Amino acid sequence: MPDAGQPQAYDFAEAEARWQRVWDERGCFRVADLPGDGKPKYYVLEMFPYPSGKIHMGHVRNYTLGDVVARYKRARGFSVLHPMGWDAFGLPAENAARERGVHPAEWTYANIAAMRGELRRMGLSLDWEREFATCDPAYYGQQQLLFLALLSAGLAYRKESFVNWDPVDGTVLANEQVIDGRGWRSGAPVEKRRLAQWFLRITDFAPELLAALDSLDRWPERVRTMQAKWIGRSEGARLSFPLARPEGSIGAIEVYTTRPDTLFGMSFAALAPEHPLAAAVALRDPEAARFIAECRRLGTSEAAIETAEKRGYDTGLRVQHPFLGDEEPVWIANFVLMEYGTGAIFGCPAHDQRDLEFARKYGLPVPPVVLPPGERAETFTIGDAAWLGPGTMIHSDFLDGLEWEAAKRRVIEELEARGLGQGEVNWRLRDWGVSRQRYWGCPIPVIHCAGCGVVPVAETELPVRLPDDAEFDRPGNPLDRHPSWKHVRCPRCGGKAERETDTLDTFVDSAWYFSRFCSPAAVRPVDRAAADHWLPVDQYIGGIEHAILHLLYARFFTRAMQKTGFLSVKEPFAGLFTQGMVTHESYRAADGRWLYPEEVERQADGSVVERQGGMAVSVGRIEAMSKSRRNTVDPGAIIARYGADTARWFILSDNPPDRDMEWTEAGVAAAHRFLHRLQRLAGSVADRPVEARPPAEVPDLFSEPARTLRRRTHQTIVAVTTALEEFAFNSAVARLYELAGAIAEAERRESDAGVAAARSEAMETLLRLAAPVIPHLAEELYARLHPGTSALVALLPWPEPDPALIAAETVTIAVQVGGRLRGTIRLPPGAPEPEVLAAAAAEHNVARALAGRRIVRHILVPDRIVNFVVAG
RNA sequence: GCGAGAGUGACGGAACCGGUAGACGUACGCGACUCAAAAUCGCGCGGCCGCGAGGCCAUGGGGGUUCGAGUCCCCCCUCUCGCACCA
Repeated sequence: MPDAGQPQAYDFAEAEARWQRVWDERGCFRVADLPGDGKPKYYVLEMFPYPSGKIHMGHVRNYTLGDVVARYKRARGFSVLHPMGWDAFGLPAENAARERGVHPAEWTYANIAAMRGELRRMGLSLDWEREFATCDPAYYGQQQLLFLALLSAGLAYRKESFVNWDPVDGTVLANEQVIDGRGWRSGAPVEKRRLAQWFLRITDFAPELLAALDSLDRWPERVRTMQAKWIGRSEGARLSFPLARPEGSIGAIEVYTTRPDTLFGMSFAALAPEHPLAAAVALRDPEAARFIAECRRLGTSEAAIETAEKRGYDTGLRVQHPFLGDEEPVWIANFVLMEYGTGAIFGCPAHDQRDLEFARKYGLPVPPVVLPPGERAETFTIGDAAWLGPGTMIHSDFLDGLEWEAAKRRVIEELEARGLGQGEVNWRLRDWGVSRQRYWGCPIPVIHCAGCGVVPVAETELPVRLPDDAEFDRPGNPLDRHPSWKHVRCPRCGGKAERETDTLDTFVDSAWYFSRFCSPAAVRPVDRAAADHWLPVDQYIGGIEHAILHLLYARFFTRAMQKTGFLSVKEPFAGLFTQGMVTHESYRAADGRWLYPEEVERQADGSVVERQGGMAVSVGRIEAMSKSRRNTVDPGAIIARYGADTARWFILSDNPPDRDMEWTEAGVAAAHRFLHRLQRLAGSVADRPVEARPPAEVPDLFSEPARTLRRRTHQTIVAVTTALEEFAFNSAVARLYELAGAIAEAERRESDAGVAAARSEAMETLLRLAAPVIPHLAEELYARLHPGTSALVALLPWPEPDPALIAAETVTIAVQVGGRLRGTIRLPPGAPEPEVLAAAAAEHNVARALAGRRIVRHILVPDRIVNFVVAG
């Protein structure tokens, strides 16, 4: 144990619990819905956790980051809202019910109780009085009210779309439950099945969701880029290809393309397997039907469809080229998506990589029509790579000689003039399907009546509660087969009717919880005044994996709530920070078993063996902690062994928070050692009381070591403040290590009264700067420095730097000759140019490098660098 | 497959706006303390050459711009995240 030999080491378990109690009793972190304290507001929020039962290191990282921000902003004089709750609906609870016979509610609330305890032991400065879980009827009832508001605003509607269907279990599968095209439990090949489902009209907001990204200047650039690409505005053309012979009632294929300029390079047309024309062909062509059935087995995941081998089926149909009248074959292709554009494309293999691979596979022609700069039309051919860049049009009739961009405009004009098509803006974003055929989610509050159609449940009847007595003994939706729950009277005609048995996607739950936190007890979804006060969230923190879906849905839902009169803001998150994953080495025994880190031991020679039995263990790669690889470290065990402050310090100290971090035993031990060092330092400072505060206005009265320490103290305030503002927490930690080293060094050099005063100032400053990271130890040591005080570091203002103490007495200037470093000189800051040049040229190694050479010119960056450019 | 990022000593990383690459921490080595070990404290620590002064090489690889490139531009490699029903 690292704390062996530390007899009077403080008992962190006792002390951490004690300070947590003090903060709690004094209500340090509670705020009112409408504070009225005149302070500026600051809303810090970390993505709320799914209650799996135990916190993991990702949570520790996420909530430590948020807590540092919350404590720092409080010290800067803000009234800080920092709430916590539970994203409590979802699949795992239902799986637990099926596997272990525990009711999802019982399982979920037990998990919440366990995780709440773990989070409390982390010492987070949360307002726990705002806690709720999305599975509380009080929460999901309000969500049902929001759904009804969207419904009456025309933002919710029903349409048919595809789900993954397990034909053996008779159940709908999530994408993650489809493994290699088969159901995870039954092993049966999945099928796409068409189902009527609820959708939210996110596409109505596509233009503004895209445009407003520019205003989110405190979001990571890459998240904004990803969202912009996801929304995917494209300009192109919609055009119609007449069929040479109509197929039943279908006489033409509608196609959307972003490359109308390549129309003369067409060598085929391709349909999505779900396209109506494909279905029509399948009716008379068993081969086509078989091909379509095979495509259905790919499931609904776009990644699965796009990574699958590109395959097609030639329907034998022909379409006419709109300008040339040539006939081109119509294929059904597994990579054409029904959800994007019109579900049909024209293939131009020379200028689209996917089309090229398809054409090569099936021996279709590849005529180039865009000539890259520097190529000659007579010799240019396409090899393995399609040409996607700019160029001049060739082999393209009336487009010949035009640049590609001009050709796009020209061909659209021509299509419009001849009534064959038109220019069109298209969006990649699709409407948000929110229906889930599952029990553990928010019931959709509508009733289906044979006579009246879809009838909303009256607001006074909300919440529509989940029945407690559902059965989980077989697959499928327990709500749908519940004996009585869905059978109701139609609110409109009083006749027999059925409740909607689908529940809402859990992304809906997390699309507005941050608004609910402003007034968690309100009888409406939000109290308008409280929401107006606190929103938007000033700093939102969570994993990069949510960069697109959750964040985009929350942005949309906030706009939808604004439009339906619940909120004033349109953008929910003014600032966003995305953290990296927590990783660890993985260990595998000779027989292939994965081993937990606590099951292995590192030998003196660096090899790793199993604790039980001493068998050799192979050390695998460092990767994201996961249960299947068993490379997890339990935060609960770490906190019990080292304390919350150690865990918090280490998780911030090692690397920048937006990158992946590796959890190592050595790193935790080092963090723990440093906290012991702080105690020894504080003890030695406390043992030597200071008569008076150091008079800042007369720094000359201090000895040089005292002046140096004071300068470093005040430089540290500036550096740590800047680092915290920039989320460079690892750099803040490095500056605190340095200040601790400087305190120890000052005493070694000189122990006069000035140094004692400077040390006292430095130590207290260090504690207050470190307090957001290690709040318990900061309180403990602050109390030791100020015996009898009732002040809490948690409530103290942030230290103020004194600019007069910061200025350096000398600067080091690098001297280069011909761009290579040859020496350094030390001068007072702001020395005049001739003096700097003279000193630089006189430096012995510089003088040697200059000998026999002519100085052509020099470059001088004040107080930083001199570069003599030489000839010869 | 498509979209978005990342890559710096043995390891995690630092480096404001293009201006001394390697702060701080870990590991390692040496020393002090100790009967001894641990803990603690001090010193050293990118590679190669050199007795030394010092020199050369070096920020995933290759090219370029510049007085000067980890930082800017082009090409390539590897890893990570997302792909709409995991949360």
